[in-house]
Amino acid sequence: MNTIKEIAALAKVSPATVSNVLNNRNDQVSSETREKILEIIRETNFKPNRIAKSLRVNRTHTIGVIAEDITVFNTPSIINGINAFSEQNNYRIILNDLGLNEKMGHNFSEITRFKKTIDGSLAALLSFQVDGIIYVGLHPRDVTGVLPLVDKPVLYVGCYAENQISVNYDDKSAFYKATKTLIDLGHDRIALIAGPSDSLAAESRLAGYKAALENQDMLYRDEFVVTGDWGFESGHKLGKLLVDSDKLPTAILAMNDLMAIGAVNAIQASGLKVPDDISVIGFDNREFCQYTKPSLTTVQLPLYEMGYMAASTLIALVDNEDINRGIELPCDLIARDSAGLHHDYKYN
Amino acid sequence: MNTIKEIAALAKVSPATVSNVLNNRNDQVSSETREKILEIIRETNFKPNRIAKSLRVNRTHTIGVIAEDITVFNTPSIINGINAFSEQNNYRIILNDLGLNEKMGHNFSEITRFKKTIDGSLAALLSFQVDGIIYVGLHPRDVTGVLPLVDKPVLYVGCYAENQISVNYDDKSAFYKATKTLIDLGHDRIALIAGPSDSLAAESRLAGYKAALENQDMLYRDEFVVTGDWGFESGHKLGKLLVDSDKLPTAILAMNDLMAIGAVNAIQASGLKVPDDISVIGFDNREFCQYTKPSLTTVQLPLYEMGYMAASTLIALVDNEDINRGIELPCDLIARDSAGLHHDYKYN
DNA sequence: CTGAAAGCGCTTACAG
DNA sequence: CTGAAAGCGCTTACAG
Repeated sequence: MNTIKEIAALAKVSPATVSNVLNNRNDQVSSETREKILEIIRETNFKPNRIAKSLRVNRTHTIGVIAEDITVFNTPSIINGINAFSEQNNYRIILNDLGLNEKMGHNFSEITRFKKTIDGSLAALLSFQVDGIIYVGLHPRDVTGVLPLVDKPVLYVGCYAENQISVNYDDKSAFYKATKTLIDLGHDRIALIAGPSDSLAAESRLAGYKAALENQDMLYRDEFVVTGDWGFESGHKLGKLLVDSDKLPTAILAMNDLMAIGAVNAIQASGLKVPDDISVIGFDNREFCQYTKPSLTTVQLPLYEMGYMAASTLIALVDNEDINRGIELPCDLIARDSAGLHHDYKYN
Repeated sequence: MNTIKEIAALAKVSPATVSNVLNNRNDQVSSETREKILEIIRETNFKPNRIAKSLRVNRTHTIGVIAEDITVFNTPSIINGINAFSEQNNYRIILNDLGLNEKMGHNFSEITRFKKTIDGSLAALLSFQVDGIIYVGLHPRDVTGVLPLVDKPVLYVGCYAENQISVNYDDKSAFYKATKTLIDLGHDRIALIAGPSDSLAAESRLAGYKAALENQDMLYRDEFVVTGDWGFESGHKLGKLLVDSDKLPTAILAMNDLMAIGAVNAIQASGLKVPDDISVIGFDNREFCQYTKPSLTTVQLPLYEMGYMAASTLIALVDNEDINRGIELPCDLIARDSAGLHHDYKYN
């Protein structure tokens, strides 16, 4: 039994009536015929064809998700959040994975080389009549121009674009929190391993760091801020540099876990201990943070929440409801073993 | 310009002719009218409605993917592979994430509690008229019964079910390879930290271990095989146990990276060195393997390939082509720093 | 409360 | 080579 027509024949009613009970238009059909039809639907295990319905009502209840790279750590949790909202609201996700990380790494300018692929993915999604599109960035940054303008709602998560709606986490307050945590632990020489300054995320995090220092009347010192490239190796190199300098920091804050763990290794290689001699705090709460020695205190990203918020905002947009165009969600600090109280050491 | 009808009107031909050029039925239309129509399509940036086409031809070019948990490490790469095949063959993925890991952890019997949700996900996918379904397991094991029987092609990746088609990696040959690698490095006391024996995967890996020993005329010794629960802590505990025993192993093979890295930590805590005193090899090639000290030699899973193979097999099935019902793909060993030549040490 | 009819945007024999 | 017509499985005013 495959169609409404067949169910209607069995129940000796019209297809319209079957459609009415399927769509819970209870005022349109007597409870008698309603029960009869429901019974037949149960017996025959009939599942209405949503494709046909979609064509008719011009709405597919489908969200197109374009992920820059699903194998990058932040993306699965974001999609998990999108999925949760979708499930609760009877939407489906049509997923397209661009696989950009392997193709271009951190060389984001390369993205123009994939413009044609991306356009193709988008066009395919649109031809499937998705109700809206969520673009999931593999790293917080400006992606203006990667997507052509379309007449369906589009929203960016984990990245942003000029004049576009986006959902992200709040870099500044997260870094404020991390810095404040170190200050509260008694640290007075807090070095920062920053990300490249062309990253707006790095800039916001730096601002959070400065704000926390300032708020505690501590001096911001240029020599305590070094810049890496987000990689493990660069964290290692910069960690060594900080440890070898004449002004040894009491704590190091890194803008991601990879650089943090690189720094931890450098500190340990120099014979110092984490956190006894130097505390370290990372950022991202990558899975490996719990398996390092010591386990890494870090900042947890609200990825699931971002995905959930993205989906709910997109659907609100589809339904022409009012929305907030620039959403920033707060991060939590995860206290583990790499950051502790500052107790004075051999240096002054 | 949104429909074939409108394009037809502009080109002063019938919708049938537009449809013919859209579907490359070149013998059906003169190159003149063909060019004219193509030109108009370009100008108007017309994208045919695939929902309408799907309804008409009773084929959506859509693969339903049910992932037990997209946040578990193996799943994104598998989906990446499914996506790659789909992209090349003009299919789309409708993704449903069950989020089971958080809900049930390793307590797989709990899965029956989610039967209703899973049935719902499947029903929704079917009502969207997917051409076939791929079920992505979060851990290799028997999932017979989680999915009800349906009349669309279904395939299992990263898990298996009775009488069902599945794509997995070859546990036995992978473990044979890992064991053989240690033997070739001169190790003669190779301990094994196994997974629970109710896991078929653990059984196959054990068989590979035994086969490699046997092949080199080495004795299999029960006291060298200990059983963990896949977790970091259990690896730590068992690593300590092995290190504290009177018959110190020269190498430890673990059935996953988490237990391997737990063992490494235990070895180091006891004052021994990896790999100088004891070599360690893991399994899975989790991302953190490159960031541990020493970096972990391990077995790489062919996840992308499994996903690609799953998608291509599923579509072959949809097209009624012959397929292989039980596919096992080989794994590669990734040599890093945790396994080295065995040079005799203080023990005999 | 119920049904006949039109139509969503395509495709596909078929006739010419 | 081209077009008229029917139909995929639904929904929705509308008439009764």
